[in-house]
Amino acid sequence: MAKKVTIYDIAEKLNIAAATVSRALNDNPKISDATKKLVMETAEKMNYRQNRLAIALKSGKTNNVGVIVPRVNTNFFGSVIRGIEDELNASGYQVIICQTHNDEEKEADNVESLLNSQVDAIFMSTSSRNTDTFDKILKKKIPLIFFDRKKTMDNVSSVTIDDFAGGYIATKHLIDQGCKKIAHVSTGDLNIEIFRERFAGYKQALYDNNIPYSEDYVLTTKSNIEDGREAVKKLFSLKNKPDAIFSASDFVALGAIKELQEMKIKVPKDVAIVGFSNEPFTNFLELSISTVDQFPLEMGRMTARVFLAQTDMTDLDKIQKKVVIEPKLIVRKSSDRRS
Amino acid sequence: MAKKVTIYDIAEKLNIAAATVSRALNDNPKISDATKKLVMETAEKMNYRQNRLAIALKSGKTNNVGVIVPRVNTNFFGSVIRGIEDELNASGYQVIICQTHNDEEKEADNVESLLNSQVDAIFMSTSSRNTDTFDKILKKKIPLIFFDRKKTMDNVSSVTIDDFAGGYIATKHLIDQGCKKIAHVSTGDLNIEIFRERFAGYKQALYDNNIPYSEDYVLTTKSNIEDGREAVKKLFSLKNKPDAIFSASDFVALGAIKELQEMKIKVPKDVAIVGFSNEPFTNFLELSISTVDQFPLEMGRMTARVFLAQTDMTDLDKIQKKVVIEPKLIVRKSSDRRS
DNA sequence: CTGTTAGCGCCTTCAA
DNA sequence: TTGAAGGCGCTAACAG
Repeated sequence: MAKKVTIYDIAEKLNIAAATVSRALNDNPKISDATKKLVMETAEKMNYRQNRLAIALKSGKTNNVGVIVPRVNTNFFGSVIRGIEDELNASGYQVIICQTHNDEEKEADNVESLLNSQVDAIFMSTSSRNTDTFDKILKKKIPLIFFDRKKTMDNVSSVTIDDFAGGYIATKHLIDQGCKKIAHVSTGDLNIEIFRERFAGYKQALYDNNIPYSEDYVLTTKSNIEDGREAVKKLFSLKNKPDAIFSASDFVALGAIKELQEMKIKVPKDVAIVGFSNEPFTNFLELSISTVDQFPLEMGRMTARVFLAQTDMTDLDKIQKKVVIEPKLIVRKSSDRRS
Repeated sequence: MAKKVTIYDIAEKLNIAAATVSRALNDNPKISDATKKLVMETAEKMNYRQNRLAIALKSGKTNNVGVIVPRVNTNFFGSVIRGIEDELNASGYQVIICQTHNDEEKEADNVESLLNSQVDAIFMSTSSRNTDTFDKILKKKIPLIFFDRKKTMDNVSSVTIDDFAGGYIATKHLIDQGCKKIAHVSTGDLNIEIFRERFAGYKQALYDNNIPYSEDYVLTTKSNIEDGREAVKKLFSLKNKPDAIFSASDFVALGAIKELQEMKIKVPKDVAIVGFSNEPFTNFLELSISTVDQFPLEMGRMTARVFLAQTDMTDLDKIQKKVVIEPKLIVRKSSDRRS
């Protein structure tokens, strides 16, 4: 290990006090320009570098923020993280990444570890059902902000899209295309709020348009292509086959389309499809997929901004903020019957 | 801020010395089981949490590793990061993410910031041409490990794929398909080693198979769909039009295919295409794209392992490791003329 | 304007 | 087996 040069080394060399060096380095107004300049130069010359650890220990503020997501290598979470990093980095914060792999225990471990690291805040898209872990964070008075997969809690800010609206506009669009028998394939757990809300939006759209709701048309799967194929197999073994599918996942939508095509069922003529997330690939396909954009970059930036805003406030002003981004329906070939 | 409970609080409550508490907490063998148990319980009860900052300041080891990439929201880098995180997290490290946006200055800033944070190592896929920044890291005796976009330097380990081989097998495959006039579209800067090597592999394959090399067939673009289209426009305005394209980017390959299709040129019959990276979408398309897999998850894991291995060694053993992962050609429809 | 002192939370000698 | 003291690098309060 290279011997670290500290302010004491500089002080010694210059025959002044360490505190003076510290002040000079921090551009304290009470230091003469002469000493300031001298200190700066010597620091440079000696290859001095401030130790953020010491500052953090002293100040109780690390300028680190922990971000917990299921996985980092998906377009959605990657983009959210990018948004967070872009915004926070500009304010001198660094971002520590943790993955849960959708495992509650792993999530708890991550929280524990981040708290030990004294992060100034934790942003997360949770995979947990119980709230014990969140309580731990709040008990430490560390700001907790949910994005996307939130948990409705007091004193906790969140940044999400309006998933209910997302489900609603997707379903409404299918209805407008003339579909009457609309299936819904949800992903993950209906215990997770966002999926429940998309589902609720779907139901509401049916209700508002006098279309009967049928449990047979609702499936729950994982978010991948193979499960999309399976879902279609199940749905099309029903006596009363659907004429549209609203999927809460673009991957499931893709699998569904592939399976339908193999079954010689025409998309969108016989069955119209809408996915969710606006994954880039949905737009690359010859039969491009209609979907709902969640604005992940924006979501990340917003999450960071909510935190920064909170930080600037006095305790009294620290009210929870529930930021809701309006999702956007993107109509593409898989559901467009006009042409 | 919730008053932090420290080992002193525990010591006070138990009427013992803080040092004893510290030892008990760290399972020091010289502490009686009775006190150990007592301390553990009280710590639990008081909701004590060890402060990693203090430990880091004392020990000079933060257990944080900085990772610098151009962007986090791409499949490739997202997957590398996931690999790194998976592996390091298991060893008690946390990962700090920084993005450069392909900006050298930003990269330098990130390095500076990570060094101030006293990270135990820096992993990066560099966007820089000069090596000043790297020297700073090495001067601090902080392990620096490159992945993917490396810079050949002494005392620096790297984990990459064999980009030369990647270029070679892609080109060789096209030759085997009967192509004689193979264009190469490179992305980014040929100053970046990996692109230069893919290009070199391409040339070598031509040479080994007695196919004349022509500068007209080599273009440099950015890695996106639109530039892929442009590249095709340029290549097909030549008198002597190519019958194959090896692209160093899947996105460029996609753009190329789309443009060719609009020009009524058949892929792969008239023009065979091979991309690079095995982005997920290449496999989703009706006309799936042949490509070269870079095993990003593996790359991330390897990078982490190289670091962990180095850490376990004595100084004398700390030799640089150049890990090279063999890339894999994946033949899909865009270049498969057998069918 | 500058120096002295103390302390952030922990661990690690050195003593007992 | 346990306690006391010092220090990691820095800043802030208190003196001059």
